[in-house]
Amino acid sequence: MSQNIRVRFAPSPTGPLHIGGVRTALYNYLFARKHGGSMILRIEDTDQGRFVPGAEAYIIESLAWCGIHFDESDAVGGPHAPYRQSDRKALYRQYSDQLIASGNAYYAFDTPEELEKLRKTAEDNKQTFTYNAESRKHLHNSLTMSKDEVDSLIAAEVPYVVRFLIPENSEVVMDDIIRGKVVVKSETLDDKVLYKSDGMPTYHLANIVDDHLMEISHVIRGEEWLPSLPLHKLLYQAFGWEAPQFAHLPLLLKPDGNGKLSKRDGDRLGFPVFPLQWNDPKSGEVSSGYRESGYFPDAFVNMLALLGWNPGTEQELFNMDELIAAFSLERVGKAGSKFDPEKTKWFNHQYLIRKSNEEIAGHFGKILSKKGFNIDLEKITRVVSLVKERVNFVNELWAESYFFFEAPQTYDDQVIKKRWKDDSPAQMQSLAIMLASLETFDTTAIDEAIKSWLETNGYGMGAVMNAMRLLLVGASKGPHLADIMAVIGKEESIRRIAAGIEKLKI
RNA sequence: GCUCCCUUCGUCUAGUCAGGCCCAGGACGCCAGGUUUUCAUCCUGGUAACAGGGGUUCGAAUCCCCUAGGGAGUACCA
Repeated sequence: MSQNIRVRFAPSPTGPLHIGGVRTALYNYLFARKHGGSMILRIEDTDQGRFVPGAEAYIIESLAWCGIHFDESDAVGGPHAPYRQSDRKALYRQYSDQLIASGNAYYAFDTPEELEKLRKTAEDNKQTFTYNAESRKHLHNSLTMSKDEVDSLIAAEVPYVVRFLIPENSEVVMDDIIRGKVVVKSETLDDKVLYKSDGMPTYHLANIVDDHLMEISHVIRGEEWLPSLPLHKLLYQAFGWEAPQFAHLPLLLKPDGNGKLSKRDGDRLGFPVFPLQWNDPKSGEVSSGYRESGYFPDAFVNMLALLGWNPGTEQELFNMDELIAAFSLERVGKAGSKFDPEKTKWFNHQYLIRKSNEEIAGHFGKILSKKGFNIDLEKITRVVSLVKERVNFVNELWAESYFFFEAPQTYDDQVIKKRWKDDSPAQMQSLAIMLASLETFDTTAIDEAIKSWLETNGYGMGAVMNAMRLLLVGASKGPHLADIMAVIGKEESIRRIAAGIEKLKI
């Protein structure tokens, strides 16, 4: 692999990119970076009927969020511009003509309605209609008509398509980096349309022409394309071009049952299937995204990278540079992977606890502001340091730390029953008086003071601390009590104790 | 239906190319115990798999064959 490595990610802007597509882009990116090659973004919008406004921008934004950037694309330009197939429309015609001239393709005048009817009839007889070596002999095409007939139909502007002529009785031998050698008999293939009656090429033609023109060295794409590989291979042969190397990635499967992960699965099962939230311009439907759900892009990317690929070591946490260094197509598995939302949360947790308290505090501060709290970063940072190990997401921080910012409004009934005894009010009263006398109010000072106070009075640590926790937090949870008190301060601590004693009387 | 691809714990996977180091290792989840003033974290332990059947071999998760199951494709969509 010493030649120039050039890979492309070639999405169709027909909707949002789901995580399977993101993974394909990621593997392309890792492969390109690993080998010092180029990553190209090509927009495959040859289907005029399926264009969805905003989809292209969504794809680019999603990938940028993941840290995947392109060396050549419509936005950044490049030596093979344009990078959008609709902008390259004029280019494909000559290649279609070339194939007709060389006898590798032919004109077909069958209307969609006629073909639909043939398919129906075949289906009724439990068969499948295919446009192939057998059936093309009886259909309306330049193989069955005289040259004059064909010319006059074209002159009369009768709509037609160009179909690829699959060679008879030959074997197509392909080599896939992930799957190895694959052999298919040509008679099982059908004469695919290369050029549509609307003047646009189909995916098959455009893809081969562009990959060749853009000097793509490796085509890394989803397994759903594997059945098209024989056609693509034949197309390269017909043009007399050297084909790139292929790698067909295993599919991402739904967590429950079988089948490939689809857009619908996410909201059905309660996890995002899209990197970013997507608001469908046509249906108005909103699909959740990883970004909006609170996932860190690096955690998301890490999770995705390990879904179908593994380094062969026991390392699980990789930043982008480490992924690039470790990645290889040879270590991509062959079988589809069921997506596991639980492990994805675990990845986010790992990233969250490894990020600095300051960084997390910055994110959490925004949530606090929205709730109307104006807290200085230093305090938030301290709170974060005390609770971040308890959560998977920044947006879960509030539930674990609200008591640092506001006094409890309710007190957990279960805890009251268990921890609030007859002598608790008096004990708490006395404890509050002791705390009020402290000059230094930091964790160590508080701990020491309480310890000696307990000893002097002969109280048990468990009973006292749990009752106090009830007053300060309102529930049986949270970090070390002295830490909480140190953060909220002496006055607030004493105030909460007094208020709690009052409220629990009733 | 036809073509192609795939098959190790519930899930992600190591091991398969170069058969013995694997009565199968790691991670997530789950369960139990420990630490702890609470909850959580954390620590320790446990649970659980070579799809089935034939062969080849002294020896097979690994090689060969068959069966079963799953998936993808089968458009003037990509």
